[in-house]
Amino acid sequence: MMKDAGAGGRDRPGLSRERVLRKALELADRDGIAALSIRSLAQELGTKPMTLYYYVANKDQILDGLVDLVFIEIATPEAGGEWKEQMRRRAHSAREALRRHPWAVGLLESRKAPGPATLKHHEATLGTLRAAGFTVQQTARAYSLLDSYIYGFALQEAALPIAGSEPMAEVAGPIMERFATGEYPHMVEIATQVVMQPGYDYGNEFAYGLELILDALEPAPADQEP
Amino acid sequence: MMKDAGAGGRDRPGLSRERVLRKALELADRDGIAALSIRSLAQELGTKPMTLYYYVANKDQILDGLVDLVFIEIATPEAGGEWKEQMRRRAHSAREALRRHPWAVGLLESRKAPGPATLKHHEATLGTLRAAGFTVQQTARAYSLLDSYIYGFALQEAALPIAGSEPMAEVAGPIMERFATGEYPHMVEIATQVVMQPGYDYGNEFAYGLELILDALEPAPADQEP
DNA sequence: AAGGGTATCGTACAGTGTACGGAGACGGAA
DNA sequence: TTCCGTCTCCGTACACTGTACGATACCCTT
Repeated sequence: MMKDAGAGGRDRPGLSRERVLRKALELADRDGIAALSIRSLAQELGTKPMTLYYYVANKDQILDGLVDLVFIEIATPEAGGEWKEQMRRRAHSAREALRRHPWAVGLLESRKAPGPATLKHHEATLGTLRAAGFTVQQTARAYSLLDSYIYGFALQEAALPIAGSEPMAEVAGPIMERFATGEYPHMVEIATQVVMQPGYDYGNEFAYGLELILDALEPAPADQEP
Repeated sequence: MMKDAGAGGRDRPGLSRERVLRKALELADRDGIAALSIRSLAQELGTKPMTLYYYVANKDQILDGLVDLVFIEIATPEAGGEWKEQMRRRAHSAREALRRHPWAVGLLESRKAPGPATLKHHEATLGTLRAAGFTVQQTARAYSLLDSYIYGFALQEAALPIAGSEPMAEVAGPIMERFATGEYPHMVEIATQVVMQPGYDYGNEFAYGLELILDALEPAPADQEP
């Protein structure tokens, strides 16, 4: 059997691995990664479950593909420009991508097969650092440090129930009741004086840590201990 | 029916929520978090699946409990000592705990109900920073920065297939074949000159970034822009 | 006409979390 | 004693998951 254009699904000018992954991305963003099943994905594509396995070996490959799609969205640094500015751009871009797709952070832990976009992104970043005068060792360390911060921040951001409008306030509220007993004074302090302030957005704190790290990183000599 | 001591399971002097969570931790460490199912957990405890639901509302609560168990393992800083030393201890302790339980990092993203140990740990850390002279704002930022780095590093460590003995080398090898074409020169450079070196252990890089961050953090004045 | 590649799908199976309700053992109250 | 709750444990059943296996239909080449 072969139902090409316009048989089952409405606008389906031929399935493809690309289309499957794109729809998976859309579904993950809309309903969360937990709701992304082969069956729901197939239905959304106007197909039957087993059809997807023609384009994808298994669900793990879909998840791998999702992570790679997210990496596509991250600005690639160039070897030419000011390295700090390049790293800044990359970091902010990465954080924004991971905030658009919070589930991607949790996925990173279990992925073992980096996709082409991921590899290209890493390669470009390493290249920028090397071109700026970092030694191989320094590059590895700087990269590890920057990426750790980016991923870690994204992880914490993802762990906060974001919902739609008010980022905080309704999150801290219910928890607060539990320990109105004064058991956690410092957390209450932070919550009331920082987090629950009207215009507060945790995402803005990202720049603080990033600049602190960038200020401390320098290519040339530095670490004498190899 | 009530089978108390020594009926079905061998050494089972009465089930308890604590025992359930402990066994879940053991199973997650041994077989991975994906293999932790209600059924397998029940069997390991010498019980039947539905019995667990007397001690736990649902599987999500088990996962919450697991995360809290991990936090118990992290050294709690004290408000008295040198704050940098306290934070250093805490950071290393956290990294080690997350390396012992790599699945915990991926779990963090989806947890919304922090357990008592988690809360106590956060409270103690905040208290140490405040006692060292950090303002509320500075405390929030420093905490965010340190935790982001810790979690991010742990995430990257978890993403590397650790296996048993040799941490690297067999990881980079198979991937390397794919791009022996010279498409990713900088990654090859890093891999050959750093990662695949005999005594290399990525975990040691943790201290580098941590010290860099600790050196740049200082309580008193600093940021004039509120 | 025969064969092979491309694409789609039906059926079935083992496994998952858990809702629902029942059953035995215990304590105390009547 | 009888009765009633509470505690602990579990059997059954249901909807859902990923996917192995094989069938089917179409097109293109030989």
